[in-house]
Amino acid sequence: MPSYLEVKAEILRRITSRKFAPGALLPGEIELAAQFDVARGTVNRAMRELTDEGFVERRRKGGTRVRLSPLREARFHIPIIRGEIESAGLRYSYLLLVREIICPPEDICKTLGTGEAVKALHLTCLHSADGNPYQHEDRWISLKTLPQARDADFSVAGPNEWLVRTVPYSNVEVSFLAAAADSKQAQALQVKTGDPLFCAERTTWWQRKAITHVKLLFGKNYRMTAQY
Amino acid sequence: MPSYLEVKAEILRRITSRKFAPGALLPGEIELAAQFDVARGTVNRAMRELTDEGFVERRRKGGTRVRLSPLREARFHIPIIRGEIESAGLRYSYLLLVREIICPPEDICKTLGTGEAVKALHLTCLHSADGNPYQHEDRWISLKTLPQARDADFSVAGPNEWLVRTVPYSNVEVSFLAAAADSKQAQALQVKTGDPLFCAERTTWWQRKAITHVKLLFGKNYRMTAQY
DNA sequence: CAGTGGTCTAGACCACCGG
DNA sequence: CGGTGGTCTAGACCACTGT
Repeated sequence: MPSYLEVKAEILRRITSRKFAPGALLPGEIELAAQFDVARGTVNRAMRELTDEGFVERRRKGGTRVRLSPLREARFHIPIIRGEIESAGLRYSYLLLVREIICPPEDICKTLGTGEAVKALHLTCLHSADGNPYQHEDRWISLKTLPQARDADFSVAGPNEWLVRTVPYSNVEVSFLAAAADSKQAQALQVKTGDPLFCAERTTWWQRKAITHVKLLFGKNYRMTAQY
Repeated sequence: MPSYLEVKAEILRRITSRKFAPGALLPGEIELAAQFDVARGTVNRAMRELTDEGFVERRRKGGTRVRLSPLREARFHIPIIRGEIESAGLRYSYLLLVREIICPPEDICKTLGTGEAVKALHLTCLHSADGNPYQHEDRWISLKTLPQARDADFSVAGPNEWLVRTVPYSNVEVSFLAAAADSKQAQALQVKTGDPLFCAERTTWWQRKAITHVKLLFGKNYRMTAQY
């Protein structure tokens, strides 16, 4: 095990065992380096990771303190739907329900940042696992910023795979919420109208311009889990 | 700006601008160090961060390659409910609805890892922002692993604040899902029974033993947002 | 002002693994 | 086997900030 990890693990052990109590001042890097018989740079790396992970707070001249309540964050990896299903050992299948080029409703225009009279590509798809409906996708793609989308074929593979291939690096904002299924969504996902469904909304930008907005509805009893 | 950040930004610029295309092999650390006129350690730190953030993949002898599809993850900071409300400039208030010591239902016993006949502390509370119901909390605390909880006072402040103070460092598993409000929850949150609500379930362990399980129901139209 | 952490350097050794 | 990245060191300079 690399020595910076040994230092990190030992400091963390002292924190969790309350030998370094919440709020307490830790020894300086030079002293720790002497204690562990490593270079200061090694201690620095260990402490930097502990800082990033929210266990300690550091200030020049002020020194390093154990955080009173650990600042924790959960990390969710954003799954590619196909990979998520196949890595569970299930067979992935895809169905294009709707493809049309129309003027989007007002709220979509607003997120896409286009004018009201500008047409966009609207897609509705269903992703299934072993034949069971898994995710309902309702997507808008701006033809203003991504005119190639007009000629792309979304009948075989989902728009996400095309988008990742076409625009691999982008900025994303994602929200999670609960939504009630409308009649069409309920039919596709084989649930009752009005059933609560876990929902993700994602807007993607490329070079400051919005390219797509998608609303993903997950099947019944879906839960997104993380540990920290 | 620190030079490792300059290196990182420039490499990232070359990746997003496709000068380093997906799958392409990047120059080695020694060559990059020469190009940027910095030490190899500085390049290494820049590249390590790009690796952590999912932009490139590195292998000894194999070199560094741009990932075909960027492996991205969203980070959600886990808010302390009081802080979340107060940082929005609203007045936080708390109400204890139920406090009882009973044998929990089977599924809770299972998550807490206690036997079926073992009693636990059951709390139901309501957190409000400016007087409007914001979050409904339904919590079980294992008295087997945390007997002090029996004598703690949860009438003024929520159990979360007591727990963080008492057991600051712990392992957590959190799930997000959609749930339908039952009649009591609906009444507390001032929504209709059956309305879809965003829900978080969290189980907390301390030294390998489960100490608490909580189900948090958020008010209508709540959404959890992150960028990446 | 002085002590802390943040960064940088030049050099080194080595584990890993592709050719 | 040889080249790559992973780590470590000793030393240095400096920005920030508490006292």
